[in-house]
Amino acid sequence: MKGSNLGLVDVPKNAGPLELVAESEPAPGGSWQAAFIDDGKNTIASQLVERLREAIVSGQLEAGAKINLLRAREIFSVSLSPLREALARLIPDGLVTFEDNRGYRVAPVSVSNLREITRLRGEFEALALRQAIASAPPEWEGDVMRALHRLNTAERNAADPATLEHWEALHRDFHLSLLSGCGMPLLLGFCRTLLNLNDRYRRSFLVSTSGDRNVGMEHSEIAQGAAARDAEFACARLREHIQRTGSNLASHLADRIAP
Amino acid sequence: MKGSNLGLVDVPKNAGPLELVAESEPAPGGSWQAAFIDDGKNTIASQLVERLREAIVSGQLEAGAKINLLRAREIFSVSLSPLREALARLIPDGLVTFEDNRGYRVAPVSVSNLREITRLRGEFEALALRQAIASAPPEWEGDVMRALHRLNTAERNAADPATLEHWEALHRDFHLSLLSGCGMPLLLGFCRTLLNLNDRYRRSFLVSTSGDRNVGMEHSEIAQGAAARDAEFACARLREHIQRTGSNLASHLADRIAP
DNA sequence: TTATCTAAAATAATCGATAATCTGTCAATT
DNA sequence: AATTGACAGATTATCGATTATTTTAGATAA
Repeated sequence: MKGSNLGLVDVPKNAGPLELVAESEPAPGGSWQAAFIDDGKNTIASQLVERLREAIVSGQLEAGAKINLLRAREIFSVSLSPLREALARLIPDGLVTFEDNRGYRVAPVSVSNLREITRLRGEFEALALRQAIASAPPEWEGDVMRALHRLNTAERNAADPATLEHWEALHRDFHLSLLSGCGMPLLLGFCRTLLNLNDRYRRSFLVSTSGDRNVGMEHSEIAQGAAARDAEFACARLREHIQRTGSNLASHLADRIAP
Repeated sequence: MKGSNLGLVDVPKNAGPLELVAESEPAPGGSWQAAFIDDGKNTIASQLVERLREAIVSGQLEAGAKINLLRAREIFSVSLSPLREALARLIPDGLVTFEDNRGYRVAPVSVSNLREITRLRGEFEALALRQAIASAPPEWEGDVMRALHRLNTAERNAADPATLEHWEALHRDFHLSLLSGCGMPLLLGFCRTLLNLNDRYRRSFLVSTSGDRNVGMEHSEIAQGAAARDAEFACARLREHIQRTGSNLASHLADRIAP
């Protein structure tokens, strides 16, 4: 993670270019939501939310680091007001912490935090999936299968960050499509938050691998169970999937944190 | 709910005094958290968060109403920057919504929203309580019993808003003390959010009653089950309690919304 | 050496003013 | 009559500058 920060963070040797994420590059071959070209997000504050979120989830901003407002102001070429507003909006997502008169920091990571995320994902996503299977409209099944297909046919090459980001987006879409039929906006929001937090761990601590072989099959089983409206099967597979990938991630993290 | 807004809201006949919640009155006989005297919250933005939260949860700010920034700026005697920041921080709590270039509004209320809150509270709080019973330290039991006693000995007089607010605070403390032993910060945060949202419905739509007789006994049963480390009993009673009060509230709300 | 105080520097928080965007009104046109 | 377009007023979003707080560094005393 060293040397990967954006330069706005308080590390003694603040070396490296202050360049930030691809500014005007439309991500070739990507249905990926563009960085900040008009996407309904017109204001600087809203664009900043997305840029900061990506910077944190991708690991560019080191966990636990203090965010120096003046430097961030320079780097992003914005004023303090939208910057502070954007940071405030990231608190609910669990990506930023705040303390009066002491400013904002990137939320820290820990094994126990990851464990809780895994545990809650299992509970919440199973709850949402069960509800979706019970009450989602017919077209939901097709949405799930489409998301699955897109995910399965996407390339994931550890050497090419663009494919990793693309895969992450599709993976997130898949999981959310599974839950989106539940008709419970609050629950969906909680799941989205947890998914965000989980992705952050994966992207920060699992960059070296190209993904294990199991996930593809697991996704397929979950999706087919959902499409067949088999709640027991689908939820059981989903819980296993979350539990297994979470444990895998936790062991990687433990190695990193205590080397 | 008419005539109870703070005057910063876009209702045609903006009558009534613009006075806001007791500004320098320490709430006699109250261990209630003071409005915004130093409580660790030193900054204007943080004080505003609390003031706005109270104004929304208490129903002073009408659900769904647009928040006019300039008027709010006048009323609270602050500048736009901390005001916007405070509003942004309330989005995660589900009390405020936001749309680019269209500003902030008080989050709307609906029967379906209340139903979801009730459902999720049942799931989440039972999960947290089960975990607390399994892993909380011994002093947790005492904390719960103390919170119960405080709640049971508090007066709740429909004619006196101060007693209502005090009771609400103790009620919230009781439920949170039950869950606080779970050792899962994220889950606790979700529960706190849901409790906030639920309180808003109760305070807005149940002001006329002095509380039903059942709740006292229900609270006692839950607390005693928790202190005895009987997970099955305590969780079952907690779910029933949440379900019953939620349904009760939903019927009141339905009457109000569709008169 | 350690601790405590103070001044200076760094940083966070806030403000007042300006720019950008939206909303409602009314006339002109079809 | 309904639709469109342009203007004016209202509101939101942003900026640069100022104020308040915290942190750092240095000096002094125990």
